[in-house]
Parts: sequence; C-alpha cells; structure tokens
Amino acid sequence: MSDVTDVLSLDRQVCFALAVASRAVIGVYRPLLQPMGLTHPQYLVMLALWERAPLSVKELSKLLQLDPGTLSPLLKRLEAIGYVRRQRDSQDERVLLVTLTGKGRELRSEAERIPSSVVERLGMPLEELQELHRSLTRVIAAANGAPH
Amino acid sequence: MSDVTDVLSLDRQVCFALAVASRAVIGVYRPLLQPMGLTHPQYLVMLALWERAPLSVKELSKLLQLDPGTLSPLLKRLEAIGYVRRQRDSQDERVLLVTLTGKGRELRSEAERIPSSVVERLGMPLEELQELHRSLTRVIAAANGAPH
DNA sequence: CAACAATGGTTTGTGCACCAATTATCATAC
DNA sequence: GTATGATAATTGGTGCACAAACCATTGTTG
Repeated sequence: MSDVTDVLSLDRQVCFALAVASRAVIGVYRPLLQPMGLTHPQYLVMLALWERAPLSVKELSKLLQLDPGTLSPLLKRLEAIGYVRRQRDSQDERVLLVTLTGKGRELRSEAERIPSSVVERLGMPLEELQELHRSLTRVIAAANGAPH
Repeated sequence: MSDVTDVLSLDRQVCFALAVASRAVIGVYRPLLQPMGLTHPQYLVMLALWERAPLSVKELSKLLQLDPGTLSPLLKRLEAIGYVRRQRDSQDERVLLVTLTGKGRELRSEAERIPSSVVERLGMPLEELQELHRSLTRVIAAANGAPH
C-alpha cells in the first residue's frame, strides 16, 4: 500500500508504455514498409521530403528531432537505394541538400496507402488516435522544455 | 485540401509523435539514470526485477515486450556492473535465472526518487499523464492484436 | 532408448540513436 | 588577409532493437 511501490510499479510508468507503444506501432508499419525497402525512420525522412524537398541535414534534424549523426548514414542508405540524392549547396558548401529522385517521388503514391492501412489494422476509432496525438504533442513539448 | 495530403502530413502521424515522445521522455530520464550507470532499458529491467526477482530471460522478454536477443547482452552488461547475477536454473538448464545482487537491491532506494522527479521536470498535471497512459495501453493492445 | 520436435538463450548482422570528437566551410575581427 | 570563432556534416564508439541462424537442453513418440 506504500506510494513508493505504486510509483515504481512497472506498468504505471508512462515512459515504459511510451517505449512499448512506439515499438509496437512501428511493428505495424514494418510489413507495410518492407515492400518499398524502407525502415520506419527512413519513411519519416521520406515524408518530410515529400512535403518539402530539398531539405538540408540540419533542417531534417530539426523536423524529425533526430541527431545529425543518426541522419547522416541513414541518408546515405536512402541514396544507395535510389530514392534520394545528396549534394552540397553551391551557395554554402557546408550544407548538404537532400533532394528526391524520380524514383523517390514516385514512391509517394504507394506510400499514400499506408496511413489508412495502419489505422485499419489498429482497429481503433480515429477520434481516439487524434486525442492520443494531441496528448503526445503536449508531452513532447513538456519533455523538450524540461530542465537539464 | 486533398485528404491524401492530410493523411501523409508528417505532424499528423501518430507514429511519428509516438517515436518522438518516446525519445524525448527517455531523454528526461537520462540525466537521472546516468549517476546510477543505467540506460533506460536497463532501468526497466531493474524495475521488473525489483518487483519480482528472480526472472528468466523468457519472463523478462514477455514483461518488457523485448526480444531475448536484445535482453541477452543487456543482462550481461547489468551483470558486469554488478547489479545482477545470471545463473542457469538447476531444475531446467535451459532457463537462465536473473537475480539481484546486494548492490542491485540497494539501488532501489535511489531509484525511487526518479518517477516523481520526472513528473516534476515534465511539469504536466498527473491526471493528464494517467490519461495518456490509459490511451497508450489501448494502442499497445491494438498494435499487438493487429493482423500480420 | 533412439529419433524428433519443442523450448530457452545466444550469436550474428543490419540499422537506429545518442554523444563526443573531428573536419570543412563560412563569417568576423582584428 | 590572416587568426578566430561559429556552423554543418561526418566519424567513431556504445548500446538498443529486431530477425534469422544456431546451440543446448528437455520432452515426446515410435
């Protein structure tokens, strides 16, 4: 009955639930992404590029909240499979501009089926997913604003 | 105004929010866990063990929803820093029982300060976190029950 | 009891994810 | 115009995470 036990109890840890939920939902995407040869993080990069390419590594890093050190090899893999081109900005040779190839642009129509397919497989009411999304957005803001 | 654009739009992807939120919240734990020499997944294993050690790899895998192949090296690291002991079950030499060392048990009192510290740093009302937790639990169930 | 399947862990390979250190380019200040 | 500092990306190191292959032990069945 101690609060301490309560607090440490595994299944009450929001953090644990977050980690498990994240992995579980990514697991639902996996078989859908596999035919296109994409992992989930790669898919997120493609989403960002479909919305507004070209993007620099810096911009992608900010958008996806991912370390440049994580993106660097990931982008090379996307280039290796032919979805993306990496080239230095001629205005500023420090920045690397990531653009879509024709193959990368074409992939979009195939990808458009994914979100609805995921929602269908989850079998949850859309309203609930939207509420979850709002809730997650608040947590992200809280975590990013946390001290230290 | 097409629904398709809407659906692919990055910031509406629950999955993206989940991944970012998970990483962001783990980032709040990081500085709190660092003094004890624990990573977040290692912390989750310790939580499980504090609740009910000994546990086999199989049981840990089920509790934490983690692959045995992920746990195997993680547990060796926990053993290397002296929080845990790994020994085969004499009844069934296939199963590996993970138990706490004295040092591992002592760590618990230090860890008990973490959850409240995280909540404080997040600065979110407890009620909202609990609602998020319920919502995440439903998503986890949905994802685990998803076809394929 | 000897083949056989099932079970529990480990290993290997690929790909994130983060951190710290490094490199190259650009911008400023002498 | 050369030192200085800032910025953008890459590299290297550690540690998840998952899949597939592998191995030892146990359980079962002919």
